[in-house]
Amino acid sequence: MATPDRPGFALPLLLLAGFRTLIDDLHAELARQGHPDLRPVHGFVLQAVGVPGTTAGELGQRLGVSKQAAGKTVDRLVALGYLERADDPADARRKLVRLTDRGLDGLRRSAAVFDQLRDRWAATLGADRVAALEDDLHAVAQPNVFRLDVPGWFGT
Amino acid sequence: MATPDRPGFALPLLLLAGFRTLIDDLHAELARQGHPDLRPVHGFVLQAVGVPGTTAGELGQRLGVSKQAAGKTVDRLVALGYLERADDPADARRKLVRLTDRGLDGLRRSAAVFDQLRDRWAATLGADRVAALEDDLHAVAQPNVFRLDVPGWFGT
DNA sequence: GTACGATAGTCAACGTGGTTGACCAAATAG
DNA sequence: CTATTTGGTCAACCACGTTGACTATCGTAC
Repeated sequence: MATPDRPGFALPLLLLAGFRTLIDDLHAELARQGHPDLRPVHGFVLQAVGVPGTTAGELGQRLGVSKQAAGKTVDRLVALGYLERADDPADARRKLVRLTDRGLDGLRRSAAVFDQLRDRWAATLGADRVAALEDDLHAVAQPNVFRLDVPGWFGT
Repeated sequence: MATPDRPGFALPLLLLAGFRTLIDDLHAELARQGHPDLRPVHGFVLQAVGVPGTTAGELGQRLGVSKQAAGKTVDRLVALGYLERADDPADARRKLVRLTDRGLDGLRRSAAVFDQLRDRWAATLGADRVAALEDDLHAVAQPNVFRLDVPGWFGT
């Protein structure tokens, strides 16, 4: 039950603050490691592209945005040198989107930093509570938000 | 410790998914209750303006954005009928920003819906785990994100 | 083998939310 | 009274999203 000293709007605020804390820490660290131009969304995009690569349309589905929005995001990351486009030999309509070496480096460093940050939280809260937090969120979050149900997030 | 099956980037993803789940549910319900044009940020802005009102500069500080950005957001909410500007009789430079009746209604309904959503989470997870989740996030989230330390969020 | 519908991508116009820099008017400190 | 600080606005710009229209290609059905 929501008590007066725990109004319901504290919950979204805390979730957002927790998210932003991680993201801010991540990008501070990435900037230190040679990726100062990586912006908050970019990490998720690199993750969603993944090592095997994808297409703009597929990427849009994974991110839960339109193919046009995904295409524009790819444009920016291509300009920054993190992604590259290639033709699909099997289907002339499709344009493959792949990580460049720099993109792969950014993705790997993001993953490593996130792991470190998770460890830092575990050091503060205890590993069991971080795991419980993840379990709880997984139980209540809608799977179609950020398409957690679409393959590509937790795979390769 | 971050194990292979619990990569660190699952944590921000789940936090974001949890946040978006709440926000999406909130706005679906608000649209049903006569506020279809309220957008995700607006609830936080109304909350940050609060019943006593504030100024654009103060609002920017509370939201952690520039005064210009806060001013533009106020413009939009004035156009939608949720906020109104007034002159400060004590200081001709300051322009007070206040909730209109419609704004107050939106704020109250947002708070009520958030309370209901928190109860729904409590029904799924158990009230103690929701409270633990809030406690944990409060312990690790940086207070200057969304200026949780600035008065106006959890007061009137 | 050709015609047609579904699919992949792009272009254009627009809205929203943010930034920085310049500027003005009013308050305040010396 | 002058100089500085403060509150607000304007302008230009960028990131990220939307919808609608359009082109090119693929696959199928006749």
